Amino acid sequence: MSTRDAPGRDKGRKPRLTVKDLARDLGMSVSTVSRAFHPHAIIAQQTRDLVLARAAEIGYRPNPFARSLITKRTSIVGLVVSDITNPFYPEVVTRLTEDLRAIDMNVMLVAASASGDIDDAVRLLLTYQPDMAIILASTLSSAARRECGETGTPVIFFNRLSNDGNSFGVTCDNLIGGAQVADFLIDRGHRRLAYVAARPDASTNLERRTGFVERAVARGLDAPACIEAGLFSYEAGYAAASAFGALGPRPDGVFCANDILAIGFMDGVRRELGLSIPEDLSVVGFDDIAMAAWPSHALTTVRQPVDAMLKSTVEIARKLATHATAEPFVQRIPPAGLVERQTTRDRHAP
Amino acid sequence: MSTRDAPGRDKGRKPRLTVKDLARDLGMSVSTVSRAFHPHAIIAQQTRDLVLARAAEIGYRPNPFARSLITKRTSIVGLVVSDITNPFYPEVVTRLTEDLRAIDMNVMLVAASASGDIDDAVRLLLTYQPDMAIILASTLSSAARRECGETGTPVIFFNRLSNDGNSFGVTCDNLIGGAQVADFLIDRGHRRLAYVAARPDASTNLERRTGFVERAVARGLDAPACIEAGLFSYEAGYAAASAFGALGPRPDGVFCANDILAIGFMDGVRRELGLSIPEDLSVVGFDDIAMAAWPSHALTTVRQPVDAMLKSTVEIARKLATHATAEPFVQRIPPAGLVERQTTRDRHAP
DNA sequence: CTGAAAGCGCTTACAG
DNA sequence: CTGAAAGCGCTTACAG
Repeated sequence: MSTRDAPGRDKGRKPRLTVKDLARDLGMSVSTVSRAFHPHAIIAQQTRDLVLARAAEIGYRPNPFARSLITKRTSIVGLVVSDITNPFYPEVVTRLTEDLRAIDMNVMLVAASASGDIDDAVRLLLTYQPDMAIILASTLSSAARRECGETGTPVIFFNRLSNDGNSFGVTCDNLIGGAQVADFLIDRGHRRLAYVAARPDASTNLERRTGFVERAVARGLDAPACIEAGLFSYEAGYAAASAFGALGPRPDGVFCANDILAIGFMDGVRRELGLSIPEDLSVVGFDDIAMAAWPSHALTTVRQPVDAMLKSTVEIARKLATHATAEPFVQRIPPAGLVERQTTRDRHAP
Repeated sequence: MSTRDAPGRDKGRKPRLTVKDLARDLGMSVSTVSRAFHPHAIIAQQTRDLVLARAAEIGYRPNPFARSLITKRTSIVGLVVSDITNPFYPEVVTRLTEDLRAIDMNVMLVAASASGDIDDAVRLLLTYQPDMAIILASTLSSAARRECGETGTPVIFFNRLSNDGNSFGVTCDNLIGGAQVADFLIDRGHRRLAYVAARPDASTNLERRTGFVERAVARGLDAPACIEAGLFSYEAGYAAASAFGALGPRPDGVFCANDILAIGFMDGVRRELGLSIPEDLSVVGFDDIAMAAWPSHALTTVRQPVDAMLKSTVEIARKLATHATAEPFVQRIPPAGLVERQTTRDRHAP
């Protein structure tokens, strides 16, 4: 209705307001105006209020690029995700973004799809001088790691163990998780176990496997058979079903490296082998993504302590943002429990 | 093995190399060095090669912030996603990120989870002065839209119709898609149709509905019943099943606003109502996300022309990046076909 | 084709 | 507590 603003007029970018504009408007110096935007700067409360009020009115906000040129801080945290088709990560990315924004950090996401371009992704990210990088679900090549080291960019691995001493890590205790699955299955009368493995270079995969296998052996079972699916994906799980079908005496309890792999595996087992779950075999996953609870899957699984992991990650980020230097550490958080659904059953004689 | 670099020494951020450093190193002026990094700048080829080679050696890269201070361009495109739990979007985000990087644009992702904070997300984004914003799956409030207008930030709506004349839009032709579903079901003998609606303010939802309903009526059927699920989500679909159960004569053909809604609806129908699909009713979705093809769902659905939509979006972005001004337009691309799977069947008398 | 100089928008010692 | 001035790392007319 209003004819006050004529949208579309003057297509180019309007020149943005600067400190100078605001300073002139208020009859103050740029120094004073600038100080109003810094919580720790020394300035009369009254002056600050005046400046901030007027800034809000005319829509001035400091240019973060000009600011970071001087402060050497960008307030950007780079998020590197390589496996975004695993539903576990969209959830994490969303929540991490929100939580980081709450501590005044802004997320720049680089999504690396193939394993090949993750180095490119990291290099691009470093160009923007993020204050820190958070790596989700992907091992960093030593080259990329070195570049982070050279630029002095702190790195936090989320859900992945870092194998150097220079990065932070926040991860579920996957050894415990694997052992819990073994106990769960054995307590319910399973005697022939198997593990469907994902990325062979992923610490999550390796630790879940080790925890599972060692506990099974410790409790007197044969070492579980291992099927190498190769990836954390539905397709890899589906394909693993054939290899499972070719196994000697059929295992009665299968632990898959994560949920999405388990869901693919179950579809493959049902469709390609014509078997029933849990009648013919039990299947357990890891993560407890939302999908695992859907009646169509009803997957028994180990719940990741996502809340605690996020909290810890954001806490590290906060520390890194304030004190420039901190001693790297790795934090392992126990799983949040094993959720029993319909893909497992008790196999003790009735 | 090597002892050359001592990682961990000197924890703070190392001072980054600047043009000055490189210029001194090469015995040239900063102007010349700077020009070497601009493809269109006038500089001797030999000089350029020299500079770039040396830069690569010592690891110099221009500081994009300092650069954008002058050029007024950031090479950042802001991606606003509100519905990242819909698996359709992670795929799109990944591919968009890659394609945009191929034209030298860098993606800054802001994920808005609740509908409330999308304005905050946009405001934050604008602080970083993106060269443009791409909005996925969410209506922008008029306030946010105005801010984009004020800062002169071009906006591209992906998979959503913009309702002003100032933004670009790339969308599937959802009217055609809806009509195709009606034809498909009617051709296979369905006589009582229903539509499960999602967000009432989403153009995708509205157009799919209109296309579906109008075609059904045009072909002589009663107007399809509409169930308001309210959101594009599994949970909304699941909940809609109860409303469906309360419907008068039970519809035999149901079109859900998208795949994830359809999958939730089917789980609800099976579990809460004890009905079978496709025996008791047929269900059709929209999107053709990867999950729709899984045997556990085997959903008949309309395939979005994602390739064409991405191509078109990136082309717009490319134009915006080069010519500052362009006349906004909306592009509608026909669906990429209806994929028949196991959730529909022919209901003509045998 | 190259260099000296001004300036992008901000912050921060340094005086007052 | 406030202001004038220098400078962050770059680009780009302007001379030569």
